[in-house]
Amino acid sequence: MKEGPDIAQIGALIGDPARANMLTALMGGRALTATELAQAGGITLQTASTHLSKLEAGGLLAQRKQGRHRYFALADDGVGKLLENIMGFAAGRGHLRHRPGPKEPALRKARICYDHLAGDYGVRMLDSLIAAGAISAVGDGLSLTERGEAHLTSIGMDVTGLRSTRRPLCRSCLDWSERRAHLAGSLGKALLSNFFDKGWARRLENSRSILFTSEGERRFLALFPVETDATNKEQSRADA
Amino acid sequence: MKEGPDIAQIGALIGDPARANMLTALMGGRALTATELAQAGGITLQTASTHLSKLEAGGLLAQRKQGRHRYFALADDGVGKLLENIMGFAAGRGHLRHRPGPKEPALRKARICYDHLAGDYGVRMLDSLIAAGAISAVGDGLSLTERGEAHLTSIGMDVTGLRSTRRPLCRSCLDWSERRAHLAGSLGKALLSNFFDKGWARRLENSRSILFTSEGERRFLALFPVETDATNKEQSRADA
DNA sequence: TCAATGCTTCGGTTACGATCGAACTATGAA
DNA sequence: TTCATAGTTCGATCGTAACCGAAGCATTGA
Repeated sequence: MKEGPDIAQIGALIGDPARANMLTALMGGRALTATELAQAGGITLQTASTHLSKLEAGGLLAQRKQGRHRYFALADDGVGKLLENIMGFAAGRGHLRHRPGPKEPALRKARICYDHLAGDYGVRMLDSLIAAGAISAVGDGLSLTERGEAHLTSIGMDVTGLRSTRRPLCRSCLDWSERRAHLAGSLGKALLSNFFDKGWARRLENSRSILFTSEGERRFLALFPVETDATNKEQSRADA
Repeated sequence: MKEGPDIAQIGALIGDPARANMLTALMGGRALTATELAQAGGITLQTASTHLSKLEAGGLLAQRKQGRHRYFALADDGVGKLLENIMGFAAGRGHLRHRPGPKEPALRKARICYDHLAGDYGVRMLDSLIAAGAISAVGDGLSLTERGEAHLTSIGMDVTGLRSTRRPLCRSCLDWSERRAHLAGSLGKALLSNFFDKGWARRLENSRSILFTSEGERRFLALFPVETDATNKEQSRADA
């Protein structure tokens, strides 16, 4: 006993409902103030403050002072990855929130996962990219092919610029609602920003939902077609 | 708020020190009785019993009755994967156990991670397999090459038999002590059993440490050589 | 300087859950 | 049968941590 890293500590940090709600809210990717997080957690500002300092001390959160505001965000990519991991696991065991609520369907369709597209549309996009030979999948690993690089550059994305970042270009991220992988990494992030820039979609206030315009939706579906019957082999193997 | 899966529930399950210790003990891969787990958790049998039923209700554990014993084990591969994820994360933030203890170095050198080899030797093995072209790495994904299949078959492993299982053949697993990937999946499991079968190594009692015999160590190092200077490119990229 | 806003710290209350002793059930052995 | 071992359930205790009201800082703006 007493071997290895202390998983209890970070488990306890995530294990409190109020903190879990705050972390989930921060999965939206944008930094939030203590007041906003208190609301997200369903608690008063005082209580939220102590929670936030614990989360920060635990290395899950980073804060940035700006004027009299204090913005909190997930400390780094690794935290988002961890949370999404746990979400996928929890969803797989049926540990869903008690009341599905009216926003559930929208969340399942398209939502932001830290900084990239998730949900039905996120999974569809990756499927389509793989089917088109733009991304090759080996087990859980993804990589952009030459054809894919050419294709994305042609729709106005700066792929070479993305390559220069330290962050991996492509990463697969398990989608908790679809139980399949979607595209994360700097490419996943860039694609989503691209959709926002083009006005195809926008974020819903105070939610992780992403709302496509009818025109944006049409374009998106055209850009990432899928054959409805055949699912990608590597993809379905990764689910097992 | 109230969106998505309930991460607090499983966070809380892992967040209790006694439960975390029991789960860590079960990362050794073998099923343990309630009494053994109570000892691992540093609590009485009664307390352990309530913890175990909570863990089982939460879907983390599976139990199997055998005579008057009740054996508990991690519910499935996904639980092991989740725990190793959290361990890697915790270790990365410096959330290590307070007292390093005398067994720490042995754990870092070679240990069992659910059912495969981890630690310095685990990472070395994967590095070597990649360098030799036996396994190809794309991002986080791993796959066995034809050359690798031939090579492993030649040292007496039934690779075709492994392929027939539903479980992925190769999977990368983040090593918390080395902060690099090692080999998991059915192949990782089979390789470790192979070492045990050959008498190269054995498990230390009541610990996750793996002890190599001097002969076994010599053979292992010869079978999986590494050029000390160059590290694999994909490998180091995956760390970022 | 004063007021307003955003957040933290302090103090006291409360509730939950971890804990264990004791009693109870189940399986196996004598 | 009876005894021993393995484990669960019950009841009571106790500690910790979540919680909020109130007071205290800090920053901004007037």
